[in-house]
Amino acid sequence: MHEHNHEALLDMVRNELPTDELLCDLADLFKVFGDTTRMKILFSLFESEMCVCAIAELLGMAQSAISHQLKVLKNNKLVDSRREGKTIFYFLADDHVRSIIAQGFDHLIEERKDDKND
Amino acid sequence: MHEHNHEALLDMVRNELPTDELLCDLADLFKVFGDTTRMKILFSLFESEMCVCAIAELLGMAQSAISHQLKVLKNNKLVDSRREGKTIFYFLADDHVRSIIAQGFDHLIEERKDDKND
DNA sequence: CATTCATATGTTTATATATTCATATGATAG
DNA sequence: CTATCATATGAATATATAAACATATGAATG
Repeated sequence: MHEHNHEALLDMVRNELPTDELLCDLADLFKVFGDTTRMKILFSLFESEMCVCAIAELLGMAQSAISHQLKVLKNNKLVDSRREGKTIFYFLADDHVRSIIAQGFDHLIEERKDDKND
Repeated sequence: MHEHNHEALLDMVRNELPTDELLCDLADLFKVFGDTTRMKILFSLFESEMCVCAIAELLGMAQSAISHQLKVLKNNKLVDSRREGKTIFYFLADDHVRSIIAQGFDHLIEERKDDKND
């Protein structure tokens, strides 16, 4: 195995790490953004609130698939919904969604800038 | 199936959506943050650059597992590495990592604030 | 240049999850 | 109160992927 010692460093880092639970919750949140379908739904809702069948039609997917994904988004408080007769409209829950995605976007852009310079 | 019409809305939204490729790349980026092990590695590197076996020891995982995850992080330009003799040190590639995670963190906090008010 | 240490990589397996299909719920209109 | 439209949900399946295991690479040291 490995021989060299780094206990001092490990002790220092260990003290600064958040709890496993928090790290897990954070990862779970980002996991929600880590799916193309959900990303498409979020970008769609940037433009306007929409009913389930409109999103399904927009993405060319089954209503059931969209419903399942909307549930994931709602459980994570990224979207919310309101009923109007038989129709249920979904909309973005808050502006964190935009800023989280914007940060990811920035990273993608810079990543590509770097690629050109290689 | 569904009857009500929303072609006008769909046309509008369709025009504003980024390309499938971009949406997919964005989702793929967030997917990298969507794993507890990788999240732990990133938080560890917030504190200090570290060699592979130090991270493995810190997380109580096999060296191979850490190596595989570091590769994912490096492919996505979230970390970078430098060699020093036999040892390879990994470190955060840039500050986007911090700000992306910080945004996710903020959302978690607010999510919990809301829960208390329910 | 052979050995050892640190890391990387290929393969396999187990688990998570996105989608589909079938069906249930829930609201409205007649 | 029955039929219909919009959505939700449960179960099954197919795919993605994290971790483990075995092994390969690559640098340093004697």
